[in-house]
Amino acid sequence: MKTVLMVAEKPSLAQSIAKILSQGSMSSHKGLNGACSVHEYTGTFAGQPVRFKMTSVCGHVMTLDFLGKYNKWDKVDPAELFSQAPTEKREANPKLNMVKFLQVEGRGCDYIVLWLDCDKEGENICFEVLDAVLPVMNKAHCGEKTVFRARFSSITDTDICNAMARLGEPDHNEALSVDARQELDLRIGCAFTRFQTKYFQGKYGDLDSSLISFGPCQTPTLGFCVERHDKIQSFKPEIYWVLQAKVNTDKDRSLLLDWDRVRVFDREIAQMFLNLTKLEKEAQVEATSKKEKAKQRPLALNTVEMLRVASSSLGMGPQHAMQTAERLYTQGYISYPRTETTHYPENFDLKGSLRQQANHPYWANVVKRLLAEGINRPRKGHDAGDHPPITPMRSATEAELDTSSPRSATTASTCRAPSPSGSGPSSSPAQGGPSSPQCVSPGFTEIMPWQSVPLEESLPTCQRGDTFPVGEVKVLEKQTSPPDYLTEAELITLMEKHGIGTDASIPVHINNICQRNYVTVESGRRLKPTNLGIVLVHGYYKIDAELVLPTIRSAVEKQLNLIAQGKADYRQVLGHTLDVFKRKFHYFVDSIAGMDELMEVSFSPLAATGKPLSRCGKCHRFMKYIQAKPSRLHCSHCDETYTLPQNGTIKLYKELRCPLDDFELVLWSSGSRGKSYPLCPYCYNHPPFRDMKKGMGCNECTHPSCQHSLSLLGIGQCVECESGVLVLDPTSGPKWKVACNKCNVVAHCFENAHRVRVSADTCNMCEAALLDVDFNKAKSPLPGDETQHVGCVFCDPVFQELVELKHAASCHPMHRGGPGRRQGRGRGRARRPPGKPNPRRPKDKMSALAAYFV
DNA sequence: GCAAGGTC
Repeated sequence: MKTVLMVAEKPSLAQSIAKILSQGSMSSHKGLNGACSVHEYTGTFAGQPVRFKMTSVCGHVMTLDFLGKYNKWDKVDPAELFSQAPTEKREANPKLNMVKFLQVEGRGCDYIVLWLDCDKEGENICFEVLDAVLPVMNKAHCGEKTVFRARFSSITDTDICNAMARLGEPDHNEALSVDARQELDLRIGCAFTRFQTKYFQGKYGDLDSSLISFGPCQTPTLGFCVERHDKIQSFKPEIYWVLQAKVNTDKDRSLLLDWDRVRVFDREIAQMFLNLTKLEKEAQVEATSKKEKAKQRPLALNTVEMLRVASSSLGMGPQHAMQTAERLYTQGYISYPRTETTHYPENFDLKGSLRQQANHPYWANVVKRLLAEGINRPRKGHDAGDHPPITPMRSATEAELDTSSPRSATTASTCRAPSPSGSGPSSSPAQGGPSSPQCVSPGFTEIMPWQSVPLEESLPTCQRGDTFPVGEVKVLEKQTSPPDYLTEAELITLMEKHGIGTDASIPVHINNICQRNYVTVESGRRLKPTNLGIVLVHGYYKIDAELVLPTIRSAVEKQLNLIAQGKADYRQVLGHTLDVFKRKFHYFVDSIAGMDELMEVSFSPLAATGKPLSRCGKCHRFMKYIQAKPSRLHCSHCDETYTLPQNGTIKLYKELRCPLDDFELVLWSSGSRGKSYPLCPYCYNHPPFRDMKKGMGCNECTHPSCQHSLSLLGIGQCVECESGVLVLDPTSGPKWKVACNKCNVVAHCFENAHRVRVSADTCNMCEAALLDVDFNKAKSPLPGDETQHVGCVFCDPVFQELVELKHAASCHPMHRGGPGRRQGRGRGRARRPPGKPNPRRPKDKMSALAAYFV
């Protein structure tokens, strides 16, 4: 029997499509990467009985990147990234082993049906899948067609079955347009980012961002925030005047009347109107009218709207909202949270979804009534052909959900319930006329009370000709007020409107401009640009406004669409657009002084920032420690900058010096519970030995005789990771630590020992270096009256009590127990298949060192 | 250390 391989874009879709096509009779198993499943069933294809294998990828299989040295910032001029730098397609997520997985599943298959999402990205993934799978599939006989594309517009039985009955071919042009997009984004983004970062970080010490990035999506996103900031800054309040009259409607009740001119900006005119009305004793009703206010029930929820509501109503950032939604999805509370669709398919089981909520403590009554009285069809929304709108799948109470996200879940259910869209008459909540300011029908606001129409002050019954005595008439002087900073919800709307990012990437772009310290999130989730953000955007405006305008994306996309439609040649469009941006880049580089002038106003030069910390080995003057990101040392005399490890604290290390270059050592520490090691600022940036790399501290230094080096403080191979060595932290006493110089393993040992040294001798059993430990007489935990002991941290029975190797201990031979006992009990350790020996048997110190530098 | 786009 022949086999048909079918591939969807994500595991959830593979499952639902297989379920539909197999009519529920499929057998499923997990694939080798643990993320994707394979669903198998039999059926007919092209008139013959076949076995179907339905599986999926996880989004893109491949990603684009530069080759070799073009990834090294200091080896290549960013300008070269526009044309010379070669690119390659690499596996997007090596951990998923997607190519291998596809090949295992595709080997020996006769046909392939591509069920990737029906958009340009999906079309591109089709070819990524084909590249992986075609070489291992059976060869077609005499020109028989073996590659098919299923095109579907929704995940419903009819649509999926129709797609299967009318298979087409993948569209190469659409895929090419994505290839072009990837290459443009990569080359342009990286060139500008590297140039800006290097230029400004080399000049200023307080930018406080480790990356001055640029991108066709993130930069316009920042642009929106700064545009609002500029409006606020340039706002000039205007004084205006309002005529206000009060009439007495009853003995002790009065009514404020609104002025039909609303306001005037001329004081004398206001005064004139005041004079005209001031003498009137009575006000007469000229006409009455009655208006009903209605609020339309919401559309079914898609991702972007969910993000907006999460930000504006729940105060959750888009990234956090997506994470929460994904968790609710995997826990079965809501349907797939990534969708552009706001329209329920005709055959969607609205009542079934509603029934799930029939016992919910908050809205059970409303739901039961709807079920009994019948529901309205939801409003007609947009069907993007991806997934149904985000819908609650089962009832959830706050208590049931993770305590960290009770509100999100509650509202997820509330907002997304089909009940609101199905309930109430078409003009749901209504406001009565003057005499009856009541809500005629709450409609959907019954379960979304925060959406309800606010009730206005009650008005007295009146009709034309009625008169009321005038209480008071006056002119109020007021001022126009500036707009506020952009809310996240407003920003999402702007991005969507200008086609910046997609539902999935909008949260990423917003997150980016926060993390790069271009904007901060203020109360009410308003985005306030930082000085850095403002200067960048103003600089782009000055040099080349197109770099920050929202049209930068749409203009390129227009070109790309020509490729997709087959109206333009891929190479030509790519070449032309790259050329345009290459020119822009060169102009930007030539004009960078324009942006720099703005930088100078807000930031301080390297030489004027930071505080003196350690001495330069060249001029023996103090270098300044710049704490702002990226933290580094700067010698203003030599005009040199030395980068330091990030995310930790830096201190002077007892004024000790590196024997190689005379630089004073500094001590990096990740915190009291973490690890610390000394490093030489010069060696850290310019590795002294061939077997060392940039970014290595003394705990990785192979200097044969320096007292701080790995050679002297190393004990033996790390018990957790492949390549690391456990090194004594000489500064850690009296709570001594031994830490791996590669991974995060830290062993706490010999508490209160007043001295711990690494001995030149090694252990007879495991060949690790022995430790020589000295205790004070009063505090010694050693047997008898001993205060000193030399032994192996792994094997010595006396030390066993004094060393807390934690999870590290479980895989050392001394602590592992007999054969057959389960291994790797520690946190995070995968169980090894039986019979396969532990590959990480600790080696003796010298061979550990040798292995380390291979 | 870069982009943006998929998705886990």
